[in-house]
Amino acid sequence: MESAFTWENKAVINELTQGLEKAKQLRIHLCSTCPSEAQDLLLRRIISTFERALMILKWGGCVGLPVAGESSVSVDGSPRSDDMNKNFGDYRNHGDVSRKRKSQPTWTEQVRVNSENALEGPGDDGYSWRKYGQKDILGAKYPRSYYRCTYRNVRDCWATKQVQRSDEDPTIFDVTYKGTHMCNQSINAVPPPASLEKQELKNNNSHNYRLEQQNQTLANFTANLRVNTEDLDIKEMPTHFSFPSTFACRDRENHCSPISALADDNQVGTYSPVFYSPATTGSNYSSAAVNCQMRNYGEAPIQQSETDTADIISAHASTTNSPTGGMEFSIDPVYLDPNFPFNIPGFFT
DNA sequence: CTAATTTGACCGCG
DNA sequence: CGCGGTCAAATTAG
Repeated sequence: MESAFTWENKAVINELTQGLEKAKQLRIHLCSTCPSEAQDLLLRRIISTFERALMILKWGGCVGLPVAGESSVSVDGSPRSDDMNKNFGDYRNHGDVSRKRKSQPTWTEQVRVNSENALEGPGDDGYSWRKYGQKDILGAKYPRSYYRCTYRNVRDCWATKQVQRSDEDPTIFDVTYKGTHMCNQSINAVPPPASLEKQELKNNNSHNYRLEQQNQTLANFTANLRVNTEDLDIKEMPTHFSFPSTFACRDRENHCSPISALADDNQVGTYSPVFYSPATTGSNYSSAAVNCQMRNYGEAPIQQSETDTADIISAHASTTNSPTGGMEFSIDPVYLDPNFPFNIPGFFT
């Protein structure tokens, strides 16, 4: 049951990984020459798209097997995630994922902020978050902040994230994402310039955050992404997440978390081995087809309290003509189905 | 006015 | 019982 899928999977992953690599290279080049934020943004989105596509495939492969604690997801490259298991094998084992939405995928991103003061938090990850708590953590220098999706009530989106500044290196933030974004946070390709940077920084300060952002662009999002699927309780997923038949895979303000965009593939290992023949490139792109356009308005009586509903609803699937350019992949619904974690940061980018 | 953040209380798990 | 995570009332921001 694994062979056929795995084969395809790998092939596609291969292609995607190459695309990802190229995009990353391009980004680096562009950034060094003409630091246009818009361009960089676009590239980041492209990169994210690749990364998420890879995620999808990998999750798809893993998720199919109800083996908790065994699945793992690498965000980039390497088709074999064996060596990756260690990386995100278990980041926070204590299954505190329990409570309400039990067993949801959890992964951590380490975001480096490159400011002298490093006072502000990590940049926007493409979603709107609302802070709902802050706690001093035993042994940690800095308090941990808790965020939940702004649209929790409106869209029944239970994604949450925790942000914790690293003890030693205050420029590093551990951002732990939990849960699945069901909200389709979206918006057009053209990002409202200021709305991007939000809550996270409140804590500390920064108004020069935007400036920072530009700098961050490169240095920022890097690191290490670990996905912990161990508590992924597949049997339950279908129950909790009644995936409404459709989702909209559009753009949310503009960036989505470049999961490890420019990451120097350190531990994640990843897309390194992907520099093969340029030849294999272009041609195959069209072969795969991910149709990431589905919608999600089915359920959830949308009330009008938490925030704009209109926004969400009216936004058009800008990704339909995806950043991926001509690439279109089609993912068999089977793989996406019930267990797929759509919450990868910026997933709905 | 509404929406977001702050912050202490509460609660479940280990 | 302590800790981490969440709730919710009070406060602040827009």
